[in-house]
Amino acid sequence: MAVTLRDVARAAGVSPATASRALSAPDLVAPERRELVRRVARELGYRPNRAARELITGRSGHLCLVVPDLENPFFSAVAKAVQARARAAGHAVVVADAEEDPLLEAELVTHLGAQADGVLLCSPRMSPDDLAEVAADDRPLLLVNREAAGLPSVVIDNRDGVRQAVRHLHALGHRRVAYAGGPPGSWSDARRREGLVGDLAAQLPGLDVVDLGAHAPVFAGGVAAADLALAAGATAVLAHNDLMALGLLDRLRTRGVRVPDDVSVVGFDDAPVATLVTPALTTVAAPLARLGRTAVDLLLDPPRTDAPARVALPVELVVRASTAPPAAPAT
Amino acid sequence: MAVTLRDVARAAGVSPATASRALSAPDLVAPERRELVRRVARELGYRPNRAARELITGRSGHLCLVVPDLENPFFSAVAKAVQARARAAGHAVVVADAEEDPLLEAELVTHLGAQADGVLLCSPRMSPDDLAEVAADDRPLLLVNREAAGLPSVVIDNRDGVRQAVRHLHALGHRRVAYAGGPPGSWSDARRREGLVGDLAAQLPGLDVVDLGAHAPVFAGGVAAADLALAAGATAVLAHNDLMALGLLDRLRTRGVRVPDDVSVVGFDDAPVATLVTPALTTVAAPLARLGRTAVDLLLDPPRTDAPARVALPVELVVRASTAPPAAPAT
DNA sequence: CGGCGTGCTGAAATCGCATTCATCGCGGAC
DNA sequence: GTCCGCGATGAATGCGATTTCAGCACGCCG
Repeated sequence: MAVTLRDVARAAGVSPATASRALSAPDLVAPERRELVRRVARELGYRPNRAARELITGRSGHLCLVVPDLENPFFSAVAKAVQARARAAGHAVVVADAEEDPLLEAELVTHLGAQADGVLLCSPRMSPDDLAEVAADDRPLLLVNREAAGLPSVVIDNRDGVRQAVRHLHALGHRRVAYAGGPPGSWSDARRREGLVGDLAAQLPGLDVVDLGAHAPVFAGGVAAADLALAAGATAVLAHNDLMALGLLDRLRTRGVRVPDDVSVVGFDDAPVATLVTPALTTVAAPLARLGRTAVDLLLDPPRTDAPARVALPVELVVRASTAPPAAPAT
Repeated sequence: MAVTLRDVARAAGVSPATASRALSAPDLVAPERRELVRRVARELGYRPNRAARELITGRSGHLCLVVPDLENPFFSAVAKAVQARARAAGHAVVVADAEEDPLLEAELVTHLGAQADGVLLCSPRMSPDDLAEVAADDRPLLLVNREAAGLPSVVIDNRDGVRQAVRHLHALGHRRVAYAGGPPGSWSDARRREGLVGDLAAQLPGLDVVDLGAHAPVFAGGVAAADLALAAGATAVLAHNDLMALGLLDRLRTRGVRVPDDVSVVGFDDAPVATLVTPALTTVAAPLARLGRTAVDLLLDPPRTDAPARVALPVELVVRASTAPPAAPAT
């Protein structure tokens, strides 16, 4: 069987209590004894039993990460970073795929989260009410890529992202820019739309933003949006995410429209795939790894303020080959 | 605090022993009492403490999945399926990213795997010796996408995959086909190379297979291989995986070579990205989801044979737009 | 010299649950 | 009528660690 703390204690000629202290509260035990115990433990290959420790301390050493779709490059990037940071902090990560289902999402949080030290809830699809419900558990909960009243969160600066993209297009000479939106109800899509209105139009003379409506945030959604963009006479299209931008690229090519010569396309997220296509995608790069790391840090030791922490990470436009001045520049 | 089994027992007016049995060994307790306990448990929102249960049963309800890179679409697809199947079987999944590092891989297996009910080791980078070492733990271990002596495994039929691809190219009229290999030491790459030699050449008259050597299994590796393929005068290139195929596509386009008109390209894996590019990639589709599901099933209840189980899953060529007859057909 | 704080140590309790063992009541067999 | 067996139940034990609590020796102060 596995070697237990009692074995170590016996081999070292001390009581289990002392052995325990030597390993997890070193300054409570006399130096030479402490070193003896540690050496014996190492030699015996002692490995503390997580379950036993959890039972008494109440901490499992597990974090729970819930994402809508593990296969989506956005979430796998976040998951990778979360996993790495958690490991550095001595935590394992239990990851759960909610399959884009709000109900399953809620169940996963309550079931899996119940016996974890904290829950990272990524882009939750569930309603604010359900969110409040699952957050009622005493387990620490942190929202990633979404904000909600009373809950700590880490997001990216969506508004600034679209602004950077639109400024870039305007600077290139585009005057009629289309936005291919994400799914209805998406929190991040709502934020991005906010960036399109307001003072932006005032700052950019002659700019005309046309809304292409809501689409599934996948390749097919981009395909559908492409036709709308052409019909609207836009010379540039900003997509809700990179997958949609890829769909735009594909459909435009099929219809004989050259990118970027005839129409410019901008994505969002800077998923790895953005560099794998031709033309390489100009896109708003979200700091996905940093998002994951920050989330873990914030969950593991939250700031000691009374209001829940809200962090927004900066984004940065990455200009590649899918944007260029329009064929017939305005002015 | 959380509601414990004692609370349920007290509320139901029975002993903790009976309460325990009513929930986890229902036929040992009288029907009306059993239903009473279960109802009370439900009303109180009782949720068994995993740590306490693990401490006594030795089973944690956790599976451990170790992959080289979570961001690689191959592994995120497997991870998604593993997670889904494990949940259906009442298990949570602890996922660990080994960052392509054999040492870290070994450490993760021993550390994380020690307190899991089993370990799924995906495409392990570590040496056969280290593999045997970590497998020496009594925890069930199952290899995914690699075989090793004495260990159970689930793989895809790599040899048949390249054979299907080559037959396809030969049928189109290609006679000079290049193989852009994966990293040296890759188990799956070795299997794929096996498919290229042997009786295949005998069956396909006039076929000439040229080996482009080893490459990093990423976009850049494909770029490098593209120039080699052109220099070798191949009219078709089979890539070790889809990422490399995308690199080939990109480089060929850059050099003014049209795909599939001038050169055909075939990928491997059928990663989601294969359909997102232009031309859509002809590729050998590996049943990634099935791979993950089978792995979980085999780990959770292994066949009662003495030899460790070895399963090979069939693959299927998916013909898309990146392959066509060569410009100047042989014969 | 007595008393008290201090620094270490060990015995024992505890966490929540599963499980063994003993008990009890009851019906059927002899 | 007695005894055996069986089904149902509760008391008690233990899983492996942490953590109180008490005890012990020692040194210092009064």
